[in-house]
Amino acid sequence: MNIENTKAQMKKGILEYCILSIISRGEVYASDIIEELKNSKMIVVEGTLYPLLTRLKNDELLSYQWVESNSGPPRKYFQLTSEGKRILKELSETWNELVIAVNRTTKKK
Amino acid sequence: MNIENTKAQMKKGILEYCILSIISRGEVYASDIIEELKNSKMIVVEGTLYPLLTRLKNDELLSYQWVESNSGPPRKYFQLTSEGKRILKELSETWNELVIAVNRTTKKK
DNA sequence: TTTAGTACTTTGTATTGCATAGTACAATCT
DNA sequence: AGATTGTACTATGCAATACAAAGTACTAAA
Repeated sequence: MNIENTKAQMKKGILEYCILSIISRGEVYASDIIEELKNSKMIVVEGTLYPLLTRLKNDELLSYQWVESNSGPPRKYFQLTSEGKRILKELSETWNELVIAVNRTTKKK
Repeated sequence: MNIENTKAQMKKGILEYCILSIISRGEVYASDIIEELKNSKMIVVEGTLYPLLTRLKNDELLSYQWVESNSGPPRKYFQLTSEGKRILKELSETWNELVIAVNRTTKKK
């Protein structure tokens, strides 16, 4: 029984929602996303984020364009597609339902 | 992008917490657990529950004894060990932290 | 030119929810 | 008594994803 592993398992499925939310507030690139997640005590590593962004792009929830950086290599800036916005709303409901279900199961208010 | 798959992913890591909570309220067997989860809109199937109960038993969070049933095959009744109670408390905190982190990330209150 | 920092890509692993197939026990039906 | 049905549990394989690690590529500074 390893609590760190459980934390990782608990994150599965939830990170999509978090990342779509962050992007919905305006164009960002990967390091922005990692920074915002860290600020919210949601630690996610590159090996998770990049494949996830790729999946979301392949599912047509995201689009991106390359933007020259003035202090390093070019960056991929992401935005939500209209499909991405629709799914984000759905994920929001799904998350809320999950919280309610878990709190009911565990009898927390 | 399949919302049902996302729901399954979101459940990962959380079911332990739910199941330990249910058992903490008194001895139950597997069908009791499935019923309580269903009542809380937390659908879990046998193929998930039994291996999970076995894992928790192997991790020494649960103990069980066989009890004759008066209307069918014998049943395995589970209780929390003291380690199980300790971990349940830890999982409760972990869950609460996750909810806070997600809601902060998604800017929900 | 080399080094360091930044950004992204790729791949393999571990874990777990789900689906499915099966075994076993007890009660009821034929 | 044997067959069927319902209940309870076991075992296995698959899909998906977070993480770790290795690598490529671009830019600026040394």
